[in-house]
Amino acid sequence: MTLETALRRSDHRVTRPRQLVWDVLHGASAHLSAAEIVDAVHELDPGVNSSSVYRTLGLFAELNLVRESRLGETSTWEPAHEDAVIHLICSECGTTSHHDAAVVDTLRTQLERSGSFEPHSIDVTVTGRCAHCAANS
Amino acid sequence: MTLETALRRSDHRVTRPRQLVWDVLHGASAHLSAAEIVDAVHELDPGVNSSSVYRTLGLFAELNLVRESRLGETSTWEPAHEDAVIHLICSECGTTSHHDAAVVDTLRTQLERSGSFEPHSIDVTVTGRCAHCAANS
DNA sequence: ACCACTACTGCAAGTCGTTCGCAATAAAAT
DNA sequence: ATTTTATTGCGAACGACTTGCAGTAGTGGT
Repeated sequence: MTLETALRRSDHRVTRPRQLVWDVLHGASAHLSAAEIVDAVHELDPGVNSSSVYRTLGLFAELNLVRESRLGETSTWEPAHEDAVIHLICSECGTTSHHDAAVVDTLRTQLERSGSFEPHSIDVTVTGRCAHCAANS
Repeated sequence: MTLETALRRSDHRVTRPRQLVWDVLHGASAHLSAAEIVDAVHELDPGVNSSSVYRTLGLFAELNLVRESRLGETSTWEPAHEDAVIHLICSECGTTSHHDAAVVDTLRTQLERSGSFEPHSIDVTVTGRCAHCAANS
């Protein structure tokens, strides 16, 4: 889906800050912190104010265009994705990566069957050491 | 383990703020936010400064006496526990509860075998609706 | 029980990331 | 083009947490 259709559908205007934030998020390989997004946007256009970036992230989150994860020290943002996903955070180099795992679905089913809790979103965060850092030590 | 032995062992002093924070954490049923801990401590002794509470939480975390979880909007604190545990956050009433599940161990084993990531801590957060709120609606 | 040492505290000021109010600007409907 | 009003940039405000510092109070030695 393009940004334009997503915004138009929800009766919002397509503006420069919103386009830039969208581009930055989709151009990034990893999760980005708010500060990183602000910096990246400023590299494309220093004239965009950081409060607009914050407002944009808030709007995108409301529209489910992005996903905010409060994982490590700071919260990070990434384009929305439906899939059950496990976040792997390397405590040495700080990068966050994804990992698919059926475990998440298993857990969801277990909880649903148990009747004690109706699961909505499931977030699995693993801290540890990535293969890259493990190799360089 | 008592607070006293834990502190003495690591060459720290047993002081009033530390005792009160410890008491509050162990007296609480749920996870507490920093602000809630400050309030609870103030109820026991209004003279304790909030910066001492923050310093104490930091120290306890270093000594692995407490565990900080960055789950929902704010980070919460609870006495340290070894067990693999799943956090269930009810988005209606806001309470956080624990849920044991073998899934966590399964995941750990899977990751270890895969060789792509050395897991350290695993955090599973489920948002949804608790049985209590589901019943009252 | 007292003293000496210094870790720890309370206080107030400072920092940092994020939000807010408002006048100016620029999407988009007519 | 013109009008409407959502959105912006700006700066001030905010809240949570941290820090520097002088005074206080644990703790180990006597």
